[in-house]
Amino acid sequence: MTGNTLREIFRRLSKHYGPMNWWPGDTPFEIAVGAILTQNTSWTNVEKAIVNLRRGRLLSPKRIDAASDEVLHEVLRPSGYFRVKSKRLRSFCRYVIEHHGGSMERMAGVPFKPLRAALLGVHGIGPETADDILLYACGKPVFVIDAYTRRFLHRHGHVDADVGYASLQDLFHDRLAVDLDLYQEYHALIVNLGKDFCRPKPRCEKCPLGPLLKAGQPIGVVP
DNA sequence: GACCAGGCACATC
DNA sequence: GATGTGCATGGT
Repeated sequence: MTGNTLREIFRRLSKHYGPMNWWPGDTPFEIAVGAILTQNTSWTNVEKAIVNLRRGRLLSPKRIDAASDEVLHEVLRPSGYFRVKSKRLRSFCRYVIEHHGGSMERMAGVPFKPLRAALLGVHGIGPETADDILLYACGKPVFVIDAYTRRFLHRHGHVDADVGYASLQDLFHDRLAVDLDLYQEYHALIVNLGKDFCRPKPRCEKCPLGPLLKAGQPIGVVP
């Protein structure tokens, strides 16, 4: 797959959806919380937990770390996996407190490579969650790979269904300019594409990539 | 009433 | 290194 193909996909999705101005969240910390809570979970459920956190005035690393397990479980219950996510959220908050004085802004000042490595060392933060935080909360230009990215590229014959995270990410990094705004917009567009058209049961008829990209056919090189 | 959702850690082979 | 499993709620 060429860079031209990737840029043409971006143009088509941009034309269809318009500017995304993602991620849904008011502050860098709220964005990071959302990234952890949305693991294998629909965003509608995540929103309810974030509303609970806001109502409980818990939207800061120190507040969450100070909260009891009981409180966190109840607040996070609507987002599912509430025991797992309480632990993961607390681990992230402790990391921000211990290494960055509780400040997301200070954390964002750390250079990309060591920061990504550090985030991957936090319990509950894997490649996708780390990159979500880096891209949308810290303003680092890194391309986020998710289930939708893998699925839509596989459907169009560009990659294997089980392509690894790093190799798929390299594919984008190698073919696109390093551009924070482009990476933020592109991933947001892919999520919308996924939600609307690229579910396990595909709805390719009205897909914005449809005229060129029919199911099972690779996109052509654009003139 | 299945099936699914913007993963990850951990056990086992 | 590859593969399998638990985690939990709410929407379709």
